Formats: sequence, C-alpha cells, structure tokens
Amino acid sequence: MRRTDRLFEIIQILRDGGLHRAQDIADRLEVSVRTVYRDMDTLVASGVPVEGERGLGYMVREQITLPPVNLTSEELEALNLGMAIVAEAADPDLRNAALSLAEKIDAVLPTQTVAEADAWKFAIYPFADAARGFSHMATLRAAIKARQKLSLQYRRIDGTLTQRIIRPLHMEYWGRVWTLTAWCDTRAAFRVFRVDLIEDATALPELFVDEPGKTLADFDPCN
Amino acid sequence: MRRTDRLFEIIQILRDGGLHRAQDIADRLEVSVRTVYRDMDTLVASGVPVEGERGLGYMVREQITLPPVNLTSEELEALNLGMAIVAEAADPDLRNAALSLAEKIDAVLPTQTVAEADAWKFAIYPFADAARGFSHMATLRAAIKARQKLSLQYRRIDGTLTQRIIRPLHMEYWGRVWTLTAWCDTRAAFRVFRVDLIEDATALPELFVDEPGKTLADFDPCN
DNA sequence: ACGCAACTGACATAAAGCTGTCAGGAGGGT
DNA sequence: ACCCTCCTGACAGCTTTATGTCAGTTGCGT
Repeated sequence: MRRTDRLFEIIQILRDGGLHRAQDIADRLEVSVRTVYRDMDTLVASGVPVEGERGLGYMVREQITLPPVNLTSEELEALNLGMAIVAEAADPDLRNAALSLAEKIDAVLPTQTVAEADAWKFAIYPFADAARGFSHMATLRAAIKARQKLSLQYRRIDGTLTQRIIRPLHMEYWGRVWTLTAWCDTRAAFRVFRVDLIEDATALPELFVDEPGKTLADFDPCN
Repeated sequence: MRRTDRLFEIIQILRDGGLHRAQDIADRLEVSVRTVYRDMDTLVASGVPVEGERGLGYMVREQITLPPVNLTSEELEALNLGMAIVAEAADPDLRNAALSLAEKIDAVLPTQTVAEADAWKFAIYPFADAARGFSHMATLRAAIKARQKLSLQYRRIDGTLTQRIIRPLHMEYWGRVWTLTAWCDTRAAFRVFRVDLIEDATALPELFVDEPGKTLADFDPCN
C-alpha cells in the first residue's frame, strides 16, 4: 500500500467523527504506530483538521464554513486562475468550458479591467500526475446528471479487479484523489470509489430513480 | 539539482522555439543524454508540446488556441470545479474570493440548476505540497497590480541567497511551479523567478512606470 | 501517584527512485 | 551506403524516502 493511499484511508477512518487511537489505526492499516504518528504530522501539515488528545486519541474538528463576502476584482482573479487550472487538468468537456468561459468573461469586461486580468494569462505546462484517472470524469459527471447506471471496472488497492453495476450519486475532491460515491447494485450497499483506480466506466441505457435508502442523503460515511 | 527543477529548466531552454539536441541539453544541465531522453518522456507524458526529430533535435510545437464555444451548464461546472481547486491551493485572499464567488453563483441560480451543481460540493482535504510558496502570492499579485517595486529575497537553485529590487510584471503557472517575470533593477535585466524559491517579498513604497525596454512586451524568453 | 496514549528523536534497514553506462534499433538526410 | 540523432531496454550503483524499533518525554484523567 502506497503512502498516499494510506493517508487517504486514515481520513476515511477519521471521517466518522469518533475517537481513534493511533494503535487501532496502525493495526487496521498494518503499519507501526510510529508511522501513524508521522502520517498524522503530514495530514496536519496539509491542513486536515485533525487533533490528537494525549490519553484519548485522534478526532477531526468540524470544518469551519466561511461567511459570504462582497463582489470584487479579487473574485475575477480567482475565476481566471481557477479556469486556468481546470483547463489544465480536467476532461476535454470541462477544459473547453473553462477556456470559453474565461474568454467570455474577458470579452464582457471593460478594457481597463481586462488589462489587470491580462497579467494572469497562463502558459500552462502540466507535469501532472494530477491528470491520472481524469479520463473517466466526463462519463461519470454525465451519468450523475442523467441518473444513468454505470458498469464499472475497478482496480482495488490490492490490485484485484472487480466489475459492478452502480448508481453514481456524488463526486468529491480530496486534494490528491477524486472519489465517486455510489449505490452499488451488485453489492446492494453504498460504496466509495477512487476515480483514479477506475479502469473502465460505461454508461448503461438503464436509468435509476431515488429509492428510499439508496439516495445520497441516506449515505453514512461510517461504513 | 532536483529532477523537477531540471524539467523546468528544459522547458525554459526549449521555449526559444529553436532546435535543441539532447546532447547539448545534457551538457548544459550536466546530466547524461539518457537522462534527457527520460525527461523528455516525462514532459511529453505531461502534455508539454515537444517533439523530437531523429537526426535533428527537439522543438516545441506552437500551442494551439481553441476557438470560443457557447454558454452552458458545462461552464457552470467548470467554474465550480475551478473555485474548489482555487479555494484549496491559493493564498487567503483568492481563497476567500473563490468561496464567496461560488456561493454567489449558487445563490443566483434557479433552484433546479443548483441541484445539479450540488453534486459538486467539495470536501477538500489538500495533501498539498502544491501550497509550497503560495504564501507570497498575495503580495506579488498586489504589487503587479499596483505597479509597486518589490524587495525580493530569493534562494537560487544552488542554495545561495540573493537580495534585489525588482519591478514585478507577470506571473505564470507551469503546472508545478509559479514564476514571476520581472525587471530586476539590481541587475538591470529581465529575470524570471520561481515563486516557490522566494524567501521573502516586501512591497516598497516606490512605484514604477513603463519605461521603454523594461515592459513585459520587451521581454524575450531566449535570455 | 499511576496509567494511558499522544508525541519526539535517533538509528538501522528496507524499498523506491534516479542516474549513468552500455548495447543496440529506427528514421531521416546526404 | 553512411552519418546523425532520437529512442529503447537492461543493469548496476547511488541517493532518497519510508518504515520499524527503541528509548524516552509530555499532558491529561483518575
């Protein structure tokens, strides 16, 4: 198991909001306690809101949501930057959308403001492993929107392949990894898939509707 | 010299649009030819438009700019995604701007569209080394806009420190590294600085105006 | 005072990544 | 034909990173 994968797993474990001892996490991931402490360091340094209490264990603080602010050229810059990054990383559809949106905004703005935004024209040469697994994102996005079932071929962390029929519900971004939350028809349970481990995703003609117990609202991260 | 730094250097070398032999690049960067070939592999795999011609050398293809497209919910998604990424990575100002902008857009949209966009609510836990060096970005951006001179403390790749007065002109994003293009008053020449190697940046009260030969338009990447 | 569990530092070892060397192959130009 | 250069694979040595072990410290609760 690669280090990155383990960090991701730790977040998943902590996500239930409960108290977890380093020893338990170590046992579960089959590493030494020392390694868990080092991982926690990394997570904290990366901004994950986790806190350790001596004698107790680890817990995540609830995430703080920020109140809305005012309109400004700050936001314009954020937008340009965001579009530049999306144009670099995401799937072709999004890439085009990002580029056209950026151009459209430039076109609408008064010329003086454009000059400002111009300082942000990006020459983008991704070195990216960031792009790994982005190839399926278009399919997944479309299926979530269309409420279309998917046939998924997935490579588990241990390397084995599985095939399943899922109802895609939700995507999340974890800084390094994208996840797809779905109801798995094959296993009759919620599952979270890492997009970068998806080998193949094919949209099926079959649509699905919300059924009690199978909607995103019913999903509980604590397994 | 770290590998990442070398890749970045290679791009700089190729940027002049000329033909370069692997041997020459190898000599200049003091590595073997084999290593250059491996680096080229990496660059190509990362989307850098470089091409090798047997018997000739390496050249960059000119970048293709895409024609503008139409307005749509694609663009909305690109925007949401972009804001999520910016909120993760950029400096505090941009971060807030991105968050508020995303919220503002959500607020303006009809509820049906919001439901779509909702599938993209991001829980963001950056593992980021992406954030390295972002601490100065706010200062740099502000100085570019205000045409304010900067006192820069910069760590060269060999580890030595330099201090200079610069006129910040332009920022670029290279997928892994941000660069700041500036006229260096101290050296009386254009210089490109890597933002992640900037130790300290202090805005000076002194402003600057465009002088012939010192504007961004006068800058020629081929040293 | 005691136990618990988070922490820290130092060190040895194992795994992974990077690089150079060598030995070739392949396409284009002369 | 020949030369130039890109390009590939294999292997050995080096460097970096990751991990485990050990020995200790710190803060909290009982």
